[in-house]
Amino acid sequence: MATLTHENSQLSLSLSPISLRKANSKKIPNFFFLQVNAEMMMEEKLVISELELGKDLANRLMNNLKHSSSSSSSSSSSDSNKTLISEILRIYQNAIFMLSLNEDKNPLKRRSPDHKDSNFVFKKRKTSSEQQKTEKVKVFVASGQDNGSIDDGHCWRKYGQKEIHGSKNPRAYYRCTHRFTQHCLAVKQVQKSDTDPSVFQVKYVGDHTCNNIASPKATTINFSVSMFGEVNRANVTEHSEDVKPKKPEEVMINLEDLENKKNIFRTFSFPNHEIENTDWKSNIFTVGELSPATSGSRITSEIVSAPASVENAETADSYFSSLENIIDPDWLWSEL
DNA sequence: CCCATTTGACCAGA
DNA sequence: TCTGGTCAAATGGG
Repeated sequence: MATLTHENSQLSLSLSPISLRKANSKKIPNFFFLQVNAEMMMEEKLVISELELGKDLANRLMNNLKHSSSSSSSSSSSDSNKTLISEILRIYQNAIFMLSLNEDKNPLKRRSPDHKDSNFVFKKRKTSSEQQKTEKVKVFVASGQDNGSIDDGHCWRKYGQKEIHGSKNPRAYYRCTHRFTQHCLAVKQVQKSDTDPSVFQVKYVGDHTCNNIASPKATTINFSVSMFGEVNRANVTEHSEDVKPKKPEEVMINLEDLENKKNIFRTFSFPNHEIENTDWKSNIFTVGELSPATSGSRITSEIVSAPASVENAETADSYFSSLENIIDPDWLWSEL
């Protein structure tokens, strides 16, 4: 278990393996994904603390700039400034996102249906049978690719894609590969955010009943960074015997120890590929406590390595740029 | 040739 | 009638 500390916030990160279905697939994106805990509520205090942190960082940046103007600027101070700028930008991004979620949740503040940001939220009519199913919503921060073929340790088969009214991006429908062989009824829907092309929203409906058990081989290749205390089934590394060779391209981030850290709703980012090698990241991540299956250097290399084939240029800049937040499926899926 | 993806058609709920 | 979810034939890649 790795622990990261940032300012007055602390997140525990557990690292466990996950798989990629296709090692040679050019469609698999490099991405973080942040598991969304459906029960987590957005609170204004979080936004305020987020903004206060941003203010503090801005002050530090100002001090840095004062020093650099009075003395010869070194590359390290330049990197430090870049880091601060990136952190500030990320904080604003998080704050805006939090506010947008709160706005969606508050019926009194509900947007008009044609509000652009409302596209970010899946809208769906719920049927009685669906309401009985398990629904889990995740937000992914993906990079490089735009097809949303996000891997979560399960084998999925795409069975449909639909243009969604009011959304720029289509929604893809996946079902478990073992649907017919093992009668596994798990289904997921993936939709790219309209507002942030690096973000994929993924909805899981139904639990896997297939015999998807993690293979030891997989544990040496992939990992996840857990930031959630509530272990989501889809988040647990599970591999069937037919899991295909994997590529270490994915880092999964969940909140660990949710109850204890409910008030610590911090996301983090690797703001820019050019400055990913700076010290701030190593300050945030204590990678020395990774699970035996993975190594800290492995994690670092995964984080640092940019996708070799970035097909979607618009997502390249946002590579690891943010980790999105918590969504309550009850409001997320409700009609706006 | 096999299998996953694509995509238009169809169906059901609101 | 509109919209979202699923089906299934067509297509393409390995």
